[in-house]
Amino acid sequence: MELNDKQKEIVQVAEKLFAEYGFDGTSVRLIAKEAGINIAMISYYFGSKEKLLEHMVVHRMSGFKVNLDEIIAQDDRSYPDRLNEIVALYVKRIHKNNRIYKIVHNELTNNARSLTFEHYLSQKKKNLDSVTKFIEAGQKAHVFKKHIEIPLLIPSILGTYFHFHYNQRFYEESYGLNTPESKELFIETTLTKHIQKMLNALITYED
Amino acid sequence: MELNDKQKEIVQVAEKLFAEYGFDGTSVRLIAKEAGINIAMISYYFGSKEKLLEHMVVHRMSGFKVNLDEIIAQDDRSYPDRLNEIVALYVKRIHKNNRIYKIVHNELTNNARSLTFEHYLSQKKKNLDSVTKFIEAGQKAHVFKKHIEIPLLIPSILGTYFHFHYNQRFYEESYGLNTPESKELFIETTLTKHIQKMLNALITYED
DNA sequence: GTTTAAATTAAACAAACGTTTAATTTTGTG
DNA sequence: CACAAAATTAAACGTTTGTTTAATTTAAAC
Repeated sequence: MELNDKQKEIVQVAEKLFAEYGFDGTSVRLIAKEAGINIAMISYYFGSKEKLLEHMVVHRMSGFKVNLDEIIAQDDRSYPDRLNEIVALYVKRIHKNNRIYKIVHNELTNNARSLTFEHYLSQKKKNLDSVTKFIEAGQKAHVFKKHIEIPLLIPSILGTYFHFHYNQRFYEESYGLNTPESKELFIETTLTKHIQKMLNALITYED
Repeated sequence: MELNDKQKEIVQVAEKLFAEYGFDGTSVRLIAKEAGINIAMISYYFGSKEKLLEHMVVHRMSGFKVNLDEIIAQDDRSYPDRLNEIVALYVKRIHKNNRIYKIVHNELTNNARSLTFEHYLSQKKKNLDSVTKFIEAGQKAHVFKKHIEIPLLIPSILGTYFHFHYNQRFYEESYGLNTPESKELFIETTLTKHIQKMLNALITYED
């Protein structure tokens, strides 16, 4: 299903509102108003409010292939070096798309609607496979240590970001992140470096 | 405001439903049905659905003081040893209360309602202060390294858990966690150990 | 310029929502 | 038992919800 400009505008507005007010907290009238269209257009184009959500999730997830393999393939670079870039890429990616991620997190744990998350889950599986291969290669090269819980590495990367994100009221005050710019900078530098350091320590450190 | 047994039942049922369906996705009729009471009782006891939420958040947060100081004070134990217990305590605590945490995460980032989170935020501040003192003491004792982003330690602990929790569909399949028991065991052992190892590595490892 | 299809609109729809009402039942007190 | 307060109920309230209708406007094709 290809979208014209007006349809794209609706999806974009809806994503913003679903993230800010929740799916059930967002009325089609508000979506229509913000998108500058008539209420009936949502049903006309997408069938229903719920199908709009489904369409949004499926299509936004299709673009979620993090290009890990490109980084991993650069075997002239050290393993820690490549790991750092993978972390930076992940953080950048989820930060840029944090609204759709929030919606997905909500829908994944929502009993009311049963959307299909095949795209999301299979993409997650592929990314995990890539990471696993990379870590195992690093282990064979005796750069990374054994006994690493590889499937939990990504939760530690993304989880750190999201806990910061969901509790931003707290951390904005703690760190004095008063402007959007200072917050962006913090995520790009301090937060990213913290995660990089943590993962490097974990898979390099022998206990 | 002290609650009688029936009021407690309402709050308990509502917490479960708000976590599963979201606040806006949960009708007062469903709460009443599940709690085995008449719809009117919710307004009668709490004033409104939103005030029920507010009451829930405030009162559940009051019990959120993680007893870090007791652990920290045991200076006959090594720093890494105490750190491990702090991590285990945090994981156990948030796992036990993951429903109210989910609600809080949602409300903290919800534009529609403006609840007060003073209790939650001040408790978080206190916990951060305790952790900070502990880490700094460990640094003075030359057990922990310098240049640790202390306020981001808790996001890494809780975030790892919550990303696992929000994506449990994915990780249940990955790890074959088919029964509730195996999932409980996984969180208590594998997940907790992963976070412990990660934090230990981070604050012990010199890069 | 005419015809056909697509897009857009205002209005109406039934259903569900949170809350309130007024009547009734239960409980506690003297 | 008599009385007052609290608890509980079914019903109704006015809004808001997502969706559909039918009429109208716009765009495209020939």
